[in-house]
Amino acid sequence: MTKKKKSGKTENLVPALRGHIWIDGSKGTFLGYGRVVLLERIREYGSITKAAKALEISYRRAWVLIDSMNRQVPRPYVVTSAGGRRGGGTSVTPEGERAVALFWKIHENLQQFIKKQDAAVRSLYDE
Amino acid sequence: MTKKKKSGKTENLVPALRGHIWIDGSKGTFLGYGRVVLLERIREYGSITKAAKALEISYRRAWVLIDSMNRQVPRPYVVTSAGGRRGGGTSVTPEGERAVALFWKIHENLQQFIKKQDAAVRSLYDE
DNA sequence: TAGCGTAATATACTAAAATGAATAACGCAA
DNA sequence: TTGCGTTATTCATTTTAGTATATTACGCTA
Repeated sequence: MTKKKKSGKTENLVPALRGHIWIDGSKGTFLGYGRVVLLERIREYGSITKAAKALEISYRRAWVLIDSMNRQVPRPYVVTSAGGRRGGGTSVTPEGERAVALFWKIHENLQQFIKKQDAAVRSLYDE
Repeated sequence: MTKKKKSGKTENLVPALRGHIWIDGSKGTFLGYGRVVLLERIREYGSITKAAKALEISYRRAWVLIDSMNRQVPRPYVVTSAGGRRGGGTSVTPEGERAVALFWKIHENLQQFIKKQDAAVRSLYDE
């Protein structure tokens, strides 16, 4: 994802410090990078089926991710409907959008954090 | 307002922000929480076999973790010997110790980071 | 030389996670 | 009423990570 060429900004040096963040609920993780990207695809396509295809994961996988998320959150992050004019669909709720926005914000902060700490890591490996 | 609880120290509130860090090399991850704990057990016991038992992982798993680490690092983090008075053994090199110390330092910083960011997460879920 | 406790390695098995395919329910429209 | 595209759900299969077990090499000691 952070794969840059020769521009000089985000070099892909190795070794490199990496990091992840996610949010745990009482029944396990309910929000992380994968789910957030999935939410954005659902927003884009209005459909779990199409979002799953775009991300090259199975419908079932997408559904499980969404279900485990929706069931741990006070108010659902996506709402679904089956049947109707276009067969049904799925949309992201305002609560979901807030969560997505917050996740990206923290994610961004984490990248800053890692960038800082990475200096110490790199100093381990060059003289 | 933030939720108030009855005990005082490390509350296990949910939802809770979590995070991990690790170091990637050209052939994948070579240092993370698991390997660092393993290094510490090797230091403690002087043996991969015993360290693996203490961590309740298979010898093979421990060996693979160590090997993938050692082979991506300029100078090995552990050195092994087979045969001899006590059958052989494994010890952590100064380079390994430095890496362990640095990892824990960054890990600690990450905990501080998460603690700060977690406030924003929590505010998503209480009124 | 035989015995020991270890590292190193190969192979077969196990368990968990994800996939793929099939099916039913849904609700609108023609 | 039939067709359509979606969600929801089940089940068999595949993939993958890890375990369990066995074997060999090693080097010291008795």
